[in-house]
Amino acid sequence: MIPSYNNEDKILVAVDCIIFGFDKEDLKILLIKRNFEPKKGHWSLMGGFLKKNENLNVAANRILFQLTGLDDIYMEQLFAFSEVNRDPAERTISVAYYALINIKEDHSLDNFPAKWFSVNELPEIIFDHPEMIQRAIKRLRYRVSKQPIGFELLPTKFTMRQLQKLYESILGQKLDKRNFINKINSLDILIKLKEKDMSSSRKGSFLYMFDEQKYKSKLENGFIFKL
Amino acid sequence: MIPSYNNEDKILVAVDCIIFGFDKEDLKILLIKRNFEPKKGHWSLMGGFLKKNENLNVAANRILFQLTGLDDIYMEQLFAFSEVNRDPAERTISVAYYALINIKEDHSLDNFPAKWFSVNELPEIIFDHPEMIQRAIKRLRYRVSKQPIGFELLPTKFTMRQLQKLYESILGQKLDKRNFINKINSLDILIKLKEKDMSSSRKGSFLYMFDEQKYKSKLENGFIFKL
DNA sequence: TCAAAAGTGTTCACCGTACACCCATGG
DNA sequence: CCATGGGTGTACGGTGAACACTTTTGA
Repeated sequence: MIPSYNNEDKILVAVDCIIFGFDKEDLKILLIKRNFEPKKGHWSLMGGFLKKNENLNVAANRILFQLTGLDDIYMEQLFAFSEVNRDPAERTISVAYYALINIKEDHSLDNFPAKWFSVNELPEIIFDHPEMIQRAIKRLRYRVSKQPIGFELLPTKFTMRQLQKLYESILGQKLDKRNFINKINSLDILIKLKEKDMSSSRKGSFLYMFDEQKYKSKLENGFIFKL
Repeated sequence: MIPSYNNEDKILVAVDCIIFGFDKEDLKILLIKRNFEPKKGHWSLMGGFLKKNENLNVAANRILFQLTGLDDIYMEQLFAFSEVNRDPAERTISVAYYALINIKEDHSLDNFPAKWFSVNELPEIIFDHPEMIQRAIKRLRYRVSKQPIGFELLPTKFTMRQLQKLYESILGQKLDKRNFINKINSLDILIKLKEKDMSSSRKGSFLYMFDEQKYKSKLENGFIFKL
């Protein structure tokens, strides 16, 4: 006979996703208008419930896919939120995940009731979702200094200036142009292309790509990413 | 009518605690012999189930208290583990916490089926608990470099050498005596006592205390702990 | 008097930071 | 020809790491 834990409480386990994007100047978050009670019609993170036959990572990816059509996205588990009355409808704990997506290459979100908000101009958001967002930003700030995940938020080809703007918007502070470029170049994990992006200036600025191959082989040789 | 989420799966939510202690030379973890099926009689982290009317922090403290009689302990949520078959008896997700306790001031554990193991000499442990432990050590290493939580693992009065041994055992590497003491002193958050500890040498070594008052007031003035 | 741990400063290399001017181009 | 953003290098101070000898005292 397989033993079981008979007298213990079973609880709803939700997964909520903080989806980050970057658009020219601003770090953004994708929110949806909730289409069910409670709080129907209010802005919310993308969420859903964990099913018996899937783990949290799978659930997070499923929910992200259902609500945006996006797949194969960088995600990381953030934290479990468990205040007893966090959801007024029913006792629910929620494990928050955050994801990084590239807004431009995004299959348009027209079919979804979702909208991008700058992290500096967020609307009112339900439940403890604001706390989740704060924690996600904090984690993201830490993470970008230890891993080259910023590139997840940019198109495949990007300019140094875009990369700098991205880091500035994540870290919430201005960075020195020369120091930033020196640091990035010293990492030696970018490929400088011959192409220029002409959309932002008359001179044009060179495009770069993240060299994942090189990065991985450097990692194997004891390289430590640090920004 | 209060809405609810009728068709969603409800799941058992466990809390498992990685309890760290420090004893002279070694970082240790408290394990118990499980007294129920499955895996009865095997070594396990201290765990229990989340109840409907408590949040995860409360549950973690309750479980720690039930199994050790200890209260008012430093704890931090670590991660949610959710592989579908992680517990063979029944679908369960587990939110891991880690705690720091001072072994010496410990009300003896004689009444509990618990035992301290050096992190370098762990026995076979059930389920995904080894993974939890690895993650806890990693988090602890990070945390001690950003917050003065090492003192949680030491008696109120301790010697510089003890403190250094503690950091060495957490970080898993030897540290230079002079550099370590210089760094600690430059933080200026310890009180040097007139007393000496005579138990470890003929000369005796001065005892110190963590000055929590001073640390907090420094924090308010923008001080950043960094070790 | 000797063994064993405690205590104490300085030097050097490297990294992070501050900082200003010329370039290329489209209008 | 000029306005706009792109691109480039150096100097300085501070921090982290290496390193060896003297002191104390119980046995």
